Amino acid sequence: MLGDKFSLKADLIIGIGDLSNLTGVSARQLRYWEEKKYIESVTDGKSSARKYKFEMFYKVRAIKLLLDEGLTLAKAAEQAEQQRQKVEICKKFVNAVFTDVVIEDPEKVLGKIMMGYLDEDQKRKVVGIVAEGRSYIEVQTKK
DNA sequence: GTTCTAACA
DNA sequence: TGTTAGAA
Repeated sequence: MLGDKFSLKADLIIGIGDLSNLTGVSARQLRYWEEKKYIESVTDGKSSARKYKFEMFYKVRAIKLLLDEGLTLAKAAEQAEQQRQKVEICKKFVNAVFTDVVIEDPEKVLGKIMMGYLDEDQKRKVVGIVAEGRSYIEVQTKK
């Protein structure tokens, strides 16, 4: 079984038993969900035992949460996949647009996000402000 | 000991 | 879906 502590590496591979224990979803269900193409496992070719990328943990957990809310498996799986894609789009956006993140209040985890300039002469800077209770985008104009 | 598939009270 | 069975 998976140890009590483990590093959250993106390339972490876990077995069906671990995924089941981690999510509370039975191995039987995991196999069925895969058969229905709701989730997928990686096959190492050597054994027939299923292996899962750690990202699959998030998806299985998302499906289970939606299932517990009363959605059907099909609906839960569909929503979970859409959530995953939305997060994926946000990641792309953050990586592409966020030039730098400045920490202004370590205690409350507040700061500002540098998002580049509006024009070539760099007179209008776009900054994302993350303040207490409110966050917004601001254009700072330099003379 | 774990996971596999297939089948079934 | 859970739980068996026998095999890997």
